Amino acid sequence: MKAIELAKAYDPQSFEDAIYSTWKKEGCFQPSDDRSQHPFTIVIPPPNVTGVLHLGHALDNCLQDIQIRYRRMTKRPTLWLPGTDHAGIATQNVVEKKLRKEGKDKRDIGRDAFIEETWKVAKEHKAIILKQLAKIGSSVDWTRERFTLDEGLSQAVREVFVSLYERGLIYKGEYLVNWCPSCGTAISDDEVEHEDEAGSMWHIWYELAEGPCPDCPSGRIEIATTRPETLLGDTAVATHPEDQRYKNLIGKMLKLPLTDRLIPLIADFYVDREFGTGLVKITPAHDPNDFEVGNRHNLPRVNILNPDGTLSSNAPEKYRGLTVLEARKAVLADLEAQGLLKSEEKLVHAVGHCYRCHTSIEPYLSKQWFVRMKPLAEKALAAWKSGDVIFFPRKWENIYAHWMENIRDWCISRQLWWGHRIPAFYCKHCGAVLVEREDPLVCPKCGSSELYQDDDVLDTWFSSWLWPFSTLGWPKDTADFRRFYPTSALVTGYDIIFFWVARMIMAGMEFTGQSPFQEVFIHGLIRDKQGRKMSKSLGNGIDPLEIVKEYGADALKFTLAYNCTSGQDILLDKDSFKMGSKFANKVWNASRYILMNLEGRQFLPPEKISHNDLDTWILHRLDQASAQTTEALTSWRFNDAAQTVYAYFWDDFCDWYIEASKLSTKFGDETEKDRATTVLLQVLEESLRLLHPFLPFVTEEIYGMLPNATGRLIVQTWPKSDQTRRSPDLAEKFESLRELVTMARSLRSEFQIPQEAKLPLHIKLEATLDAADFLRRNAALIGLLVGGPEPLFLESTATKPANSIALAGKGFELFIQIKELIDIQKLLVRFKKDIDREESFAHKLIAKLENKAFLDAAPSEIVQQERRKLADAQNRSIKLHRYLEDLS
RNA sequence: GGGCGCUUGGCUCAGUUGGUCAGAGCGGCUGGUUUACACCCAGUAGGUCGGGGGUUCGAGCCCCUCAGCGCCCA
Repeated sequence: MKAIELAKAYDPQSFEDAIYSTWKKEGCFQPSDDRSQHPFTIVIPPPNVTGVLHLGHALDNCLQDIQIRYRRMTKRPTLWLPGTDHAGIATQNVVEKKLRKEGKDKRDIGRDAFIEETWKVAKEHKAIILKQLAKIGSSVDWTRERFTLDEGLSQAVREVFVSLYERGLIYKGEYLVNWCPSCGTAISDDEVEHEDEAGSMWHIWYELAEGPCPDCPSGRIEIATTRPETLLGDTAVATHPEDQRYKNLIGKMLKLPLTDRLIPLIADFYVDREFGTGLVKITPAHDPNDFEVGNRHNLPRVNILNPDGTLSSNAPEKYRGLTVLEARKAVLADLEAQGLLKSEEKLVHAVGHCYRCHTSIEPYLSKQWFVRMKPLAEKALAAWKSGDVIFFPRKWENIYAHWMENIRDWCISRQLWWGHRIPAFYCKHCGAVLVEREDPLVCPKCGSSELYQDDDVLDTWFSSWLWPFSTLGWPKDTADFRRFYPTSALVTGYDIIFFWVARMIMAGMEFTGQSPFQEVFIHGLIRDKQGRKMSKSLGNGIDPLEIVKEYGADALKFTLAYNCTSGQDILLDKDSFKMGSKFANKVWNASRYILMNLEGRQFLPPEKISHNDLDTWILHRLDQASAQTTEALTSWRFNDAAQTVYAYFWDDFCDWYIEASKLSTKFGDETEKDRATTVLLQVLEESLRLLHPFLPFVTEEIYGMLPNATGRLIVQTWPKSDQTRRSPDLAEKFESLRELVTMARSLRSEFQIPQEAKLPLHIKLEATLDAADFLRRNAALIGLLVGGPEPLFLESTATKPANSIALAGKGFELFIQIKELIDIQKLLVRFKKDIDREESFAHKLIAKLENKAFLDAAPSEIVQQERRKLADAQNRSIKLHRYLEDLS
C-alpha cells in the first residue's frame, strides 16, 4: 500500500459542502426500497418560512439527524421529511413592514397583490432557511420537501375544516378572544404569554343613583380594579349573594362614573367576598370572567375598543381615539378631579402578551371561528393512555395529560390575509353559511349566486397539526402515506407541546385513527451561559452558521448532542463548540496517523490475522461502546451516546490502542507490521461507522480515503454488538496493565524524572494475580508505554532489588531502580499519606464487616466485594509500611 | 393560587431501577517540540453531592421539612 496523506490540519470547510452535495446527488437521503423492513420516519418540525435558523433549530435538527443516520445504518428504510410552515402572523408582519417602508399599507395594494407580494417574500426566505438546514448537515429527503401552503396540504386543511364543521366540531360565534392590537388579529389562548408586571389596584367610588339611604348612608360604594379605563364599558357591579354588607343594595342602580349611564348592582356567586371590598365591576366585553357573569345576567356588552386598541365610539367622546394607556391616565385624572378616586395601591400582576410581538393582549369581543376541543382531546388522551404514543422523558406526559384534561376551545380564525382562507361562504340574500369541499357557486337555500367568502384565514397551527399526514399525501390515499404513516418519532422542544405536539396527536387520532408518531422526544431549550433565552434584543444569540463557519457542522452537531441531557435546558456560549471541534480534530489526526504509515504495508487476508491481547481488548471495548451507544440512542439519551463514543475513541482507541500498537508498527517485523496495520485499519473503519451519526462529515471524508472501505459511509452498516467479541476477563487483565503503567508514569511525573531517563522495572507478581501471565506476555508493551526497557518479573517470594523504590499495585509490586533520581523525603511524605488513606478506608470496611446487620441483610456478593476491598487495602497498607521502613 | 423542575469540585453539567458513581468538559497547576494531533501528550490538585430530619445493613440516588432559583398553568 501507499501512504495516504491527509491534510495536516483538520479543516471542515474544505470538504463539508462537497460531501453534502455528493450525498444528495447520490440519493443517500432517500428511503431505500427494502420492503421487508418497517421504515423509520420523522417529519421535521417545520421552521417558519420567514425565520432564520437559530441555535434551537440547530439542536432540534442535529438530534433528528443523529437518529436518522443511525437508523439508516441499521438498514431500515429511513425517511426524514423536510419543510417549512407559512407562519401567518410573522410573515405578514414582515411584508407589512416592508410596505410601510415604502409608505404603503396592505389596503393600498389590495388583498390579491398583497398575497402575491407575500409569496415572493416567502419564497426568498424559504430558499435561505432550507439552505441553512443543508449547511448544518441535515440528511433530509429533499425530494419530499413540503410547505404548509402547498396545494396538497391546503387540500388537507380544507378537508379537515369541512369535516369538523360537518361533525359539529367547528363553530362560529361572538366571544371574548385574545386580541393583539399590534398584529390586528385574534390569537388563541396558548399564544398568550403571561408575565408579571408592576401595576396598581385603584379603588374607585361608584355613587348610588338614589343617593344616601339607610343601607348605605354614604351613598357610594367602593370597587377595586387594575384597569380603570374599562369602567367605561361596565354594565354592572356585582356582589356575592350572601354578602351581608351589600345584600340590601342588590338591584339598586349605580351612577357609572364619567358617563351618563346607570348600571345595576347584581348578585353572583362568582364574586369572592374575601377579595378587596367584595364588590366587582362587571365589564362583559373586556374580561373573560365578566363575560360569563354578563351571560348569566343578560347584561349588555359594551365594547369600548377599536381593533387597533384605541377607544371606540362606544366610549364617551373625550376618550375616543386614545390608546388604552392614554385612556387610563385620562380616566384616573378625571376620577380624581371628581373626587371619585379613593386610593391607589401598587401591586404586581400577570399581564398577557402576544407571543409573536409581545404587545399587551386585550380581551376583545368579536365573531370568530372555534374548534370544539373536548371530543378531540378525549381521543388523544386515550392514545396516550393506551401507550400508542410515548414521551421521552416521561415527565412530559403529565403536562400533556393536564392540558388535554383542561382543554378549552381553540380560536382558529385570524384577521390576516396570508394563510388558508376560511372555506366558509355567506349568501348575501338569505344569509346562509356554506362550508363545503368545493367553493359553492349558488346558494342551495335561495339559489342566489351572490356569495362571498369569509375574509379571515386560519391559524397557522391549523395546518401544522396535520403535518405528519398532510405531508405524506393525506387526504389522498398515497403510496407514501400508506408506507410511512404513522411516523416513528417526533423531536421537538417543550415550548411547543401545546401548540403543536398535542394538537397533532388530536388530529391524527381524529382523521387517521392513529397517533401520528409512536415516540415523542422532548428536548430543552438553548440558553446563554447566564441561563437567559437567546434573543435578538439581548444580543446573546449564537448563529449556528457562524459556528459551522468557525468550527464545522460536525463540531456543532457533536457539541449539541453531548450537551443534550434529558429535559434540561442547555446553556452554551460560542466557546462551548470548541469541544466538538477538538473531538473532530482528534478523529482527523488519529486517522491521519494511521493512513500516513501505510507505505509498503500490505493487507493480510482474514485467515492470516490473529489478534493479540491488545486487539482483543480494543475489540472488546469497541463492542461495548457500540452496544452502549445503540442503547442510548434508542432511549433518546443523546448525551450518553455522545459521551460513549467520545470516551471510546479518545481514551481507549487513541490514548491506549494506537499508542500501544506502535510496538508492532514501529518495532515489529514486516509481517507483524502488516498484521497490526490491517487490524488498525479494521478498527478504524468500524470506529468511523460508530462515530458517523455524530460527526457525519469528517467520518465520511476519512472513510473515502480508507484502503479497506468502499462506497459511502452514510449507507454502511451500523456496528452491531456481537457478544463473541467480548472478552471481559482479558479486559480486566488489561486494567492491571493500565494501572501499572499509570503508576510508573505518575512517579516519573511527580518526581520530575526526565523523559530521557529510562525506567528499569521489576514487577513482582503476587500469587493471587490473575493477570500475571498477561503481564509477562506483554512485557515489551509495558516497557514501551512506561518508557523503559522490557521489565523483569519477580516471583512472589522475591525481595526488593537494591537501589529501587517500590510502588504497591493491586496484586503486584513495582520496583524501579532509580533511587538516585528520587527525593526520598518527598517519597516518605507520599507513602505516609497513602498509608493514612488506606488505613482509614480499611477501618471503615472493618466496621462495616463487623456489623451483623450488614452481614445479615446485604447480598452475599456485596459482602464478598467489601471483603475484597478490605483485603486489597490491607495488602497495600502492609506493603507501604515495608517501603517506609526500607527508606528510613 | 395549582403543578413541575433545579440546587454535585472555580465554571457548565452527567450520575437508568439505593451497594467501586463521586464523574465529564472547560478552567487551574506540574512536566513534555521521540515525524498523528499544542484543537496535543503525560501527570495532578479540587466536592462531607443546598440545610435539617427520617427510612435502610447501606442514600446525590427513596420519604418529610426548610431555604434559594427557574418554568408551566390559573
